[in-house]
Amino acid sequence: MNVTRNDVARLAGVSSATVSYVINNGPRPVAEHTRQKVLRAIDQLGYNPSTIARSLKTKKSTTIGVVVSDILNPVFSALAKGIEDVMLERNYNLILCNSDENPERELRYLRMLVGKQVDGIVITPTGKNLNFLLHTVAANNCPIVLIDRKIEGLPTDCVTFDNEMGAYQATRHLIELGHRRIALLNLPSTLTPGHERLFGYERALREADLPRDPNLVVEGSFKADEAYRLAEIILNSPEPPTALLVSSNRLLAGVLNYTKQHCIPIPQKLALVGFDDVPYYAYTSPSITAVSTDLKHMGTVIGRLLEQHITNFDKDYIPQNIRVPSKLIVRESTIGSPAGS
Amino acid sequence: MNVTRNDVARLAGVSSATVSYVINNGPRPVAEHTRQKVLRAIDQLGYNPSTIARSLKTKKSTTIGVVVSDILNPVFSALAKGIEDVMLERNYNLILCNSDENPERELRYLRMLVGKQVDGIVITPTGKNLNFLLHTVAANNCPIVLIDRKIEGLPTDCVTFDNEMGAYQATRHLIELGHRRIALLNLPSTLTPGHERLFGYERALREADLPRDPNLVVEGSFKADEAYRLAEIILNSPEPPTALLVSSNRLLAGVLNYTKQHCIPIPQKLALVGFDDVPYYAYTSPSITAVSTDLKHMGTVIGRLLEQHITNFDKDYIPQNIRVPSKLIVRESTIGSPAGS
DNA sequence: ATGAAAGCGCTAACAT
DNA sequence: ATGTTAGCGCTTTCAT
Repeated sequence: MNVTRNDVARLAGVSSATVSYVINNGPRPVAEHTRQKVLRAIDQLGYNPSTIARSLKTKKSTTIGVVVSDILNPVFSALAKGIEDVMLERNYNLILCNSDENPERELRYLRMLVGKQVDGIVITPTGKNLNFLLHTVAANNCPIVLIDRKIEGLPTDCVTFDNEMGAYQATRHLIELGHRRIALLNLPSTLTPGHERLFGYERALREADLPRDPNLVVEGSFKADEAYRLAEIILNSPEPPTALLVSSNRLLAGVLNYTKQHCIPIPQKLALVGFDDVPYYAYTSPSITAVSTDLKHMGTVIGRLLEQHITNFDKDYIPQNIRVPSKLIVRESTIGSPAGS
Repeated sequence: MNVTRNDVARLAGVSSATVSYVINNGPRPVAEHTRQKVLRAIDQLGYNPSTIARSLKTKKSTTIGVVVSDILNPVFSALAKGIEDVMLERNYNLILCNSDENPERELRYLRMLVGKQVDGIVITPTGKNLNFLLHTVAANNCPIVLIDRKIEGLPTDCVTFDNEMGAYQATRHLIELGHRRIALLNLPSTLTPGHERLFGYERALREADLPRDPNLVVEGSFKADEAYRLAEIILNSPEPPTALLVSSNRLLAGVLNYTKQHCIPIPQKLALVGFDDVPYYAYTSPSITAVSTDLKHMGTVIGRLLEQHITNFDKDYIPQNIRVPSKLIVRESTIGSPAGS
């Protein structure tokens, strides 16, 4: 920027302080006549205030950092959109970072964000870098909202899916359809979503007095190609399941690849329930029954929580745990296609 | 941040300048012994340099702004990922902004980005705010890379899909399959991608001596629900087409909804070709034939172009126009399902 | 109602 | 090889 506030002051024939008060609408009143002069000068010079200089002074950057584990996952795009919608009203920007589930990359980004003096951080934590996160909250008055994964020992807000309930509902749905052998292709159970979904699944089985067959529970990573192999293993076992619950849209992609290539009719031979309802689930053939969450709304919740936390940061703030409910959307992959294809 | 560079200097028993030279690895050499002392002090205090203060001094923010028209569109997520991968190596951050195809929102974001002194901007322009964009390039030494849409009169780099060729290939493919009545559900032809695709489509028809029936070309916006209605109109016309070329993944979503609800067999009754190859095209039933571009690579190209432009900004730089080639991926929606379903 | 000036944390030119 | 210091553009306290 070449035009500075001093240029504006000079042109308007006022002091630079007055220009500030005009721009910020305070904290000191400015005579209407003076105001007009200043505004005209700003306009004439095409002046844009330097947020950087302001931030240096105020220690606020009106920027928040969002660190997600996979920017390509539509779940995170949808959340980011929700967060952005809330933040734009307050003139905040989002710095979007993609940790790729890599703790080193995560740490690097966190350092960058702190250096940029972000006013808050939203993160799907890898689970590492706890020290840094703790230190950040304590030392920098930089509120943090965890999404998707709760981490013990971090006194921060946390917004999660109701994983246990989601898995429970999905499993019950399959049981009610008469399935006896229901498999679960799960996320790593080292992370909260993974083990919560496992719990929900097991609870539904237990309540229905169905045996818990360890061969029916398989854990994958986040990669679709791994899901392909795991689907192969599950479906070729001596006693294959008649239904499969798949714990993420990425894993489901791998499973669909497999069932498609091997012409496994869905739901006749295998009923399928997905998690992370994403748009295309609705218009594929068959369409996919899924545990669905209103992601944009969840993003809004996250944004609001963070914003509120930023504006009144308080030493004895009590971290909140918000569980966003999910509901089962029943489609053709479990109840058969009314349309055929 | 509470710990400043002065605290570090004091603890290490050196001047603050020396701390700078250690942190930045120059521009002045520092004795190894001193270096170690400084590094130890940094570590001990948990010091993080303030990027904000540095930016104020250097006029560089090591941040770029990315303004896309729809963050929920996987095309843009993929591009953003490619850009980010390039920028991370140079320690740049991405501020991601979602204009939602709204010129006012776009302008607001552009102002914010300039205020934050971003070092460069990547944008899918709405087509408005030309003055601001021009002014920004000229006045702020802030290079701009346009993506997807070329704007006349803006002397900036521009990276686009090879829309004409893509549409041409797709249309040819359908012609070779024997289709005579091929419809085009297009983006607004006021934007470059729209009219280039129209050109490609028309060229293929012309070369095959097929008549150009205006009823077969329909323009939509970007919304899936509008596409649903348009699909209805096209397919219920007196002489319905036997093949349909759909100009974006969002529009295709609407079309698939329609064909699904009305049990229109694909490709038997209607052959379908999409644009913007996105992952799910491959594993739906039927899978979708599409004009495909390597988006991550395209993101890399964009990132590199911008980065190079940032590091040697030059008054007589000649803006580059890069056209990223696309290729047709033939799947079941045009050639029939080998797998059935 | 307005002006003058200190200072935010850093970089780099000018010192030694 | 290292220290000193001006100044980036802003906000805000202290003046008037």
